Amino acid sequence: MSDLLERLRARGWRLTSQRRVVAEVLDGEHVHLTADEVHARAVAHLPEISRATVYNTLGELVALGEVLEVATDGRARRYDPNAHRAHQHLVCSGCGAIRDVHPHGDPLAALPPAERFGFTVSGADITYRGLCPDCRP
Amino acid sequence: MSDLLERLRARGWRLTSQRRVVAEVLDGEHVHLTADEVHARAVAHLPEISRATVYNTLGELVALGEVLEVATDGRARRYDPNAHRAHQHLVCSGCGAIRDVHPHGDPLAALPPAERFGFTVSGADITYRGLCPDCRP
DNA sequence: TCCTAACTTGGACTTTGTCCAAGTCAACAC
DNA sequence: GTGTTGACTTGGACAAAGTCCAAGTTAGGA
Repeated sequence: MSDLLERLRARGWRLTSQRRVVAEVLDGEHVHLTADEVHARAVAHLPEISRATVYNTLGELVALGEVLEVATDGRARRYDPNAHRAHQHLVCSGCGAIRDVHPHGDPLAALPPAERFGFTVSGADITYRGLCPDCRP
Repeated sequence: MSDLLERLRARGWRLTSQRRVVAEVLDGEHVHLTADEVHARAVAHLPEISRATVYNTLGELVALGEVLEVATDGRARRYDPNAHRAHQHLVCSGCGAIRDVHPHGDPLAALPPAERFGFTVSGADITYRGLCPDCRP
């Protein structure tokens, strides 16, 4: 993730300790954290970091395309640091666990022009749903 | 949508005026409303209906499979009355407009067993993203 | 070392959704 | 038709997630 810090610096970012810590948290565990979870982990390294800064920084990382926002459940947004390899998500309906998955083929190919209603379609987010081994009855 | 009221009655629902109004709102315009939008429209027909009842009723309709919950943006959940024909959604990144679309093929087929991590995968929600004709530059 | 625009802070505020005790009423039995 | 009762509704308090802002701090160039 030092790459990330490099890229951010190259884009004219001021590298504050707060931004560094947020980047480290996202890099550290490759999971899908909510903003509050990022904040809780960031506080462990930098106790005075504020919620507002975490929200700001996450928003900026998303705008730069360095982090993806995932909305799988209509509750808190989750942040996915794996922005540089195309992937989709598999979510357990029982416990909410999320895995990155890589379906084959191009999902856009399944949407015929007649079903595009004049939109310029640029991407597709797929959420596969099911039960993980631990939640299966 | 009188079918819907029939089905609900058959399931032992008490048909209150509040539930009737919520059902009518969902039936009336085939769009994807938030709970507050449903409430606003319901109030026009039944001024004293409460937010809590709208939330309760929407939740019940979802649990019964009569209405789908759509989470396209990590903000308010939207409610889709078109639950009886499988479909996906196309969302405008500019204005947030949502259309129902019908891609061909089975999205689950694109997810090989090796990418399922032991999950019992039961479905896939696809959100196609792009710009609608009005928002295209 | 200084300066300044960019960044951070904490707290107030908004939006979205949940919960609950008290009151109301649809549907059944008669 | 009337009475009864448990299911339903209400309003308001509460919680969770996110935004906004004025005031204070600081990274990095001059």
